[in-house]
Amino acid sequence: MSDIDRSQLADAMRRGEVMASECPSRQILKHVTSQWGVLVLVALMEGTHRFSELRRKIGGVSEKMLAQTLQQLEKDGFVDRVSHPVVPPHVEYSLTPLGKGIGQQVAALTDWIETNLPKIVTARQQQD
Amino acid sequence: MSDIDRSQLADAMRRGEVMASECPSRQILKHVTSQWGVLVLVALMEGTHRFSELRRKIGGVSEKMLAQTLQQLEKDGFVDRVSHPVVPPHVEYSLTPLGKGIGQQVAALTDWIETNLPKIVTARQQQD
DNA sequence: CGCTAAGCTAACCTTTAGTAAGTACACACC
DNA sequence: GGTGTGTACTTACTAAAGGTTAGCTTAGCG
Repeated sequence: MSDIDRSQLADAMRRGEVMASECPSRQILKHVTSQWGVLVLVALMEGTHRFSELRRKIGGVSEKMLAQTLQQLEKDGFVDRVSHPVVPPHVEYSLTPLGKGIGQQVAALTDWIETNLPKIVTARQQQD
Repeated sequence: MSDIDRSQLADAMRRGEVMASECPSRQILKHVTSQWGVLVLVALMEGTHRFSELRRKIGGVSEKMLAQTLQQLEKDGFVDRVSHPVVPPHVEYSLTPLGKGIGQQVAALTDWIETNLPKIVTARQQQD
């Protein structure tokens, strides 16, 4: 690894630089802005949910993708998973303090889209 | 105008519901939170850019994906494209008022990630 | 005794993203 | 004057991601 590469990496550790492809923030961004990552975060902002509760709440998500997304967010330290070893299984998901922080941001995004949807739909139709 | 058209329009006039898979807000969310959509929006928050300027600014993006992303954001009414018919080609991209609105939201997200990166990296390592 | 429900995982297939190359034309260099 | 560079794309091919279906285990219900 060259000196230049090393200093770039060091920069990335201080404050992230999303425009740099090698910055770890890119992966985080990819996880939280994934199609289902956003919706999981928004759903969990309302409190603890079970797996099947999330599945019902988030329209259109498959079990595979929900499981995958939750595992990713757990690895990144945004989601806390508590499993009660009973049959049938009982697992609860909630946001960590870090998860609540980023959850606020994505909730603000989805909220903006929801409130401005009429304008967007209008603007889209005028493109035709 | 048919009854169906009228009811669709009425739906669009209300407020979006991202948790519903059939809501148009889902597609918008998918476009703006796409891997490159986020970064294009953030980059354009700093002002008008040419195609190649965006390509250089956004590390790791291919020409194909940049073109595709810009076309999508243009269709959604977030990006304004101005082409000067000269050789070599000169095309300028900027945000519409609507684009600036959503740009603020995604910029807040990326900013949060950038400032909290150290915490996230630490939390991630403690998972091992 | 079958049916449902829970929270996953594995196999498979399809859609999307990434990679490499091609396009047209002007300008600069040697 | 041939070679190389820059501009904004598009097209063909390949690799990766996402989606669909089925399966697992075992308690509780009718």
